[in-house]
Amino acid sequence: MPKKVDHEARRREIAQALWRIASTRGLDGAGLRDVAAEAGISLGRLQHYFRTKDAMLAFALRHINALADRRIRDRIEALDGEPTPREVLRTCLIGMLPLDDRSRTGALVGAAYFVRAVHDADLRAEAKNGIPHLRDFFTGQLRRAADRGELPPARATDDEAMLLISLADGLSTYLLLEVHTQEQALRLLDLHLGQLFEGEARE
Amino acid sequence: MPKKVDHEARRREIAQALWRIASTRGLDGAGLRDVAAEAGISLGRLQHYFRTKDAMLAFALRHINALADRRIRDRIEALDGEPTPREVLRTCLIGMLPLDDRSRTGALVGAAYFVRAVHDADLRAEAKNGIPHLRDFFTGQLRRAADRGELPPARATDDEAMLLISLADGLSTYLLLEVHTQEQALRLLDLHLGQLFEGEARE
DNA sequence: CGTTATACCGTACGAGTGACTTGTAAAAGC
DNA sequence: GCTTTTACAAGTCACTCGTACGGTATAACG
Repeated sequence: MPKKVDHEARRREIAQALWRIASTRGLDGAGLRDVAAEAGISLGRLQHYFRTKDAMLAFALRHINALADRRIRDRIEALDGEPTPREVLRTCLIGMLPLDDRSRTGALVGAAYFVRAVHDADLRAEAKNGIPHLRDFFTGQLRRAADRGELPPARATDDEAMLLISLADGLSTYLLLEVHTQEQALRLLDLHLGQLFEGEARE
Repeated sequence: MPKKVDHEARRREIAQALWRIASTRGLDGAGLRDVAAEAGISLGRLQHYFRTKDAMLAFALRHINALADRRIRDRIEALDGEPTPREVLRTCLIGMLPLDDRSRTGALVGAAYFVRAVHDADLRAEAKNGIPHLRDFFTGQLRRAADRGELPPARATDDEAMLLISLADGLSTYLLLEVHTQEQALRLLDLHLGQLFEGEARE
């Protein structure tokens, strides 16, 4: 057989080309020829690594989610010393917002997939399967905060966690639409966090 | 000239056909021929009322926004007696969520436009031009609540209003993705409203 | 050596796209 | 009653789409 090729690496390169297009022209504006051209390869080569467009789309979605996950994880681990639960939550939420080029591209691609997911059960399952895990992580941080006396125990609930996640999603939407500036989005996030964590000693 | 035709009415019929397709297959899955077939008319007739696809899309967006606006307005006016600001806000926020067929269709169509708006400056301007007005209405209700002693005056701000709107948007997204059930979404909304309006007599 | 599986490239197909043009019927205005 | 304008239908245009397929070069394996 000819030169040994790292299929996974090739696929990642193609996925990145797809993101570049999807984040500027949308997913439906990303034809196979466009992706191939953006990746600097031939259409035939692209088809060699992804037999169908759906396969390419599915791979690219899973990969970009994994990257976002890793990015946020890194930021949390980069926090100095022993971060408070509130700091961890804030870092995580900010990581979910489209504030720099990478996360903005991720959010744009995510938005493009979102519309497809609404009508596609498989994609919908893929898109939402990480949410419960994220919610549990948030709830855990809230509990930790309650244990440290930084949060009323009655507020360390799954509902409060989902409220935070839902808010981050809404803020992301309005950031992409340029309804909010980055400063506004951060201010709104901190406003909610402030209300959540206020009244520490009550109850 | 032949029979006098109500152009506006024809356009509304076509727009409704577009929504039906966009809410099930997405906006990019709505070709002119599909819309014409769904509306039960010929392609030629559709093109007689909308010279370009963009014109059709723009009309349909403006129209569905107007319908949603009217729907929420009606619900607020249907409240018994003199509703409290909190009741008005809650009614308005619930009206923004995809909880019944009509509002779900509206949200699906809105989501389809959202992806386009991210990449299209004109559409983006159209999509976000109603937000400041909505925010002002919300802020006004918050001020009214503060005057009535139902809300700490420090919380009657534009930021709190935008927080509510952003949250409604996030909840809508997760409702469409079926991450939240309707009950969960309402519970989360009331949770946030509860936190906002609590501690009425302070300050 | 030859065989064979792999890694491509180029091209072509059939279906579908939006925009445009032509054709036709009908009714309002002079 | 003839003209003109409107309301459609049907067909055509050039183009893009995802997919399929034939061909060729390469290098590991027997």
